[in-house]
Amino acid sequence: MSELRKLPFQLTNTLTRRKEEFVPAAPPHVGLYVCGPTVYSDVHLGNVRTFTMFDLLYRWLTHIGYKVRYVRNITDVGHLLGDAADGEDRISKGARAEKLEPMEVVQKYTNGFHAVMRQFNNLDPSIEPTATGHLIEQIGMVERILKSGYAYETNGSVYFDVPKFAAEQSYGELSGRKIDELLANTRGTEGQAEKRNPLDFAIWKNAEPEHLMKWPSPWGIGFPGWHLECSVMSTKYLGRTFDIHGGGMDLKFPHHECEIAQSVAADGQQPVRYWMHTNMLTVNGRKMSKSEGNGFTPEELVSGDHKLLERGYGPMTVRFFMLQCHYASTLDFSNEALQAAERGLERLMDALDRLDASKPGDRDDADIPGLEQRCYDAMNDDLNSPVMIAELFEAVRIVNSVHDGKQQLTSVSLERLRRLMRSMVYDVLGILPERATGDVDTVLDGLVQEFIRLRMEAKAKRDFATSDAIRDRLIGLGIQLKDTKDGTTWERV
RNA sequence: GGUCACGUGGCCGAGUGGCUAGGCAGAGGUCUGCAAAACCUCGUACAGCGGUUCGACUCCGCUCGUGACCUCCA
Repeated sequence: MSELRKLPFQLTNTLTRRKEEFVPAAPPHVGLYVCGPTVYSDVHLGNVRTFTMFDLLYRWLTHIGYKVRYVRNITDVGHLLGDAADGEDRISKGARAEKLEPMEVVQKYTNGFHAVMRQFNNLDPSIEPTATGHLIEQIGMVERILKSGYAYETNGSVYFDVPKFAAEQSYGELSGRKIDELLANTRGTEGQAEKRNPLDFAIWKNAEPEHLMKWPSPWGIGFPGWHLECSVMSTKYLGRTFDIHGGGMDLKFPHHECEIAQSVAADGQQPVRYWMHTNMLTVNGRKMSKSEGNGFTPEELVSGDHKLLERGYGPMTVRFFMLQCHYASTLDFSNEALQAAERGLERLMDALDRLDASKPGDRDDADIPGLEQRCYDAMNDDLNSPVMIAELFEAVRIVNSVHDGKQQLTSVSLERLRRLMRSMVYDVLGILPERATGDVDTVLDGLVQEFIRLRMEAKAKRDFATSDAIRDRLIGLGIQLKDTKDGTTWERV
């Protein structure tokens, strides 16, 4: 679009550990793959953070003119549990516990996941493939890996031969692991007798009779291994080498490392051009995780019904809070921080409303093009939303000064500022106005206006007892009056 | 134990070899009949100890602290 948007977008590639200029393989098209959730339980806030950060990436790439195909999978075959010998995966375990069909478990939590994504205003991906929908392709990939010689079959299971692969190709580059250290450092091999080496991982697993989710394959009845689905689905929809692959930091090893190995073994090429990893959400300095039990669900966050929460917070407050932190930093969750975000967001949204009511002047007291440039620079610099938001608060100050009549902007600048703020807040950050100002009841507005008139009359008679009583009673009903030079406005609080 | 990060003012969080991040909270002021809102001003913060440098919060080393990964997790 404008010349601003042609600025190079810099992205930290976690494969090279450097900030690099992002150049898609086939502009203007961009292929983006993000590891989605395993749908065997409710999503927690850490997941929401990761997906919100990739939503920001998706929105930004789209905003600067790329045509993005955004693929985010649903893992509906559970990854194997730690003890591979029991042959039971997470989905099956969830099904057993709740006495449900496995696909019923999958459907339930997929629905929940979608509801949460909508609640936090994350855009839908272009394709949301499921592992169970790609069994044939997964079997095909296992066959290709076997053919290349980097896998072996034992008792109906197929394992990836990590030491052999590491000896002939490179392994561990993404996560910075060295094969010798890994070999020296592996834990007990109890229950892993089928593997030649503890580092080997299953790409196809033989299913025990009691295992619920299983499919026929050339190696017998079984189910696909942990890491295969992402390799298969990214290849299918984005090609053997695609632009950006993302996920949480905790997936770097072994998941993403294994994906690279699988793709190289099966198809002979590096699958991903830019790797991007988001950092963890912490609570009181500790990683929010399922096993720690310190995670709350989005539902609990909104309702405030959790021992760590003083009260509930709106989804947009939470989204804004997350966006005020760079994706590669850990973000610590606390009531105090959330409340600060809430107030800040309120001020930002107030300014956005106020901008619509601002009257143009005949000179420019503020440099709007400069502000716009800094917003684009910030976002182009590795998606630096915290700095972009800081610029937005500079815009808030300008808007309020103009509103107070202390500064002026011409109609051209006012319009440019309005476009900038709207596109940054609504389109790029994906913030929705939490209170629906658009559909305020006209009857309610009429009533409040009537009270405002009564209060003005009282004030004109210097009957402040009456005027204050009107104001205070309205506050009691959740309606805040604000006196300005141009009259009184109101809003819900 | 191995590998890798991080440690910024009351809180959350950017950033940088020398130039104000920003938000929230707090203090003072302007406006107002009062209040709310808004605007202006204010905190000389970068874990500790050394080193490099004209100059380091920013580079290097060590120490302390915290965390992540090494096993399922975004």
